[in-house]
Amino acid sequence: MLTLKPDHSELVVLSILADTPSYGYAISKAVAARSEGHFKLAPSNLYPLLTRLEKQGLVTTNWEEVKSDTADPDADGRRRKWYRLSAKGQKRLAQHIDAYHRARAILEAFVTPAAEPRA
Amino acid sequence: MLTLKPDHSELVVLSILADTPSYGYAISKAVAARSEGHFKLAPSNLYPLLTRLEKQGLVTTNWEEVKSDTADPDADGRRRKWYRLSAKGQKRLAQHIDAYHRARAILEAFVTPAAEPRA
DNA sequence: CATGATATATCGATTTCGGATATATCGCAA
DNA sequence: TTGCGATATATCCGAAATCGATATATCATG
Repeated sequence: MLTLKPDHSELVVLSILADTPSYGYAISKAVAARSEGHFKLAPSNLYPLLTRLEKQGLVTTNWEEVKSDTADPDADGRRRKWYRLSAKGQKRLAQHIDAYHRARAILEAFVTPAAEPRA
Repeated sequence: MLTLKPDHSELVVLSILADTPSYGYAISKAVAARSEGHFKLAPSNLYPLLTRLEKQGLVTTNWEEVKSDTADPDADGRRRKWYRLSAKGQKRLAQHIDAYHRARAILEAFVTPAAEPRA
């Protein structure tokens, strides 16, 4: 039995991370860019999702300090939490893509206005 | 801004009703049939959904007694609640189909493994 | 007479979604 | 220099959808 409502946000984030490691804010921008502005991942959706991905071992993470040109060496710069797709995450992404394709095939029967043969 | 997670159940039910008026149990069977058994609409999903559709004026309803060949004239037969797509429901269905097509177009950029031009 | 199919419906737990809010830094322009 | 928008991460909460389980009752078949 297929779930016809896959977690699109998870698919989308994993897809972004499949290209290159990234961090939250950049991910949200990449999603907006790749969808040509049609899909927006709000912080309230993105960060809990990223935490879930981390807990499930689909991504690995590490913190990085953002260096500023004029920054005082002692100053705490902004921190970025980087996310990298794990092997497990790659498998999950493949599963998402497969599930999407199958769901799409099924839904075609419902979005095509009643042109099926009268068997 | 598109919602990338359209209510597939609603689209599916409206799509079934676009063909012909029907009732709950028959709708769930029709969904299973048209999806070749891949999509199952459980009663706990279907009936609250139908109630919502009715409240929103997307469908009109009426009860019908199911006559049995051997039934005592006084016996209460099973009751069917028929649902018919309203003009408003037809518009909603068209909106769902349009939203689905647009969401599908957007998601293509995410399910295609990183083969985009390096602009 | 018992079982499975027909037929409708609610309950509660879980998950998801979206808006609002919170904190803090950096870059730029008035 | 001051304030504003962008960068950056994160939580809270209310609304909505989903799912499993349960409930009731009739009909058809063996």
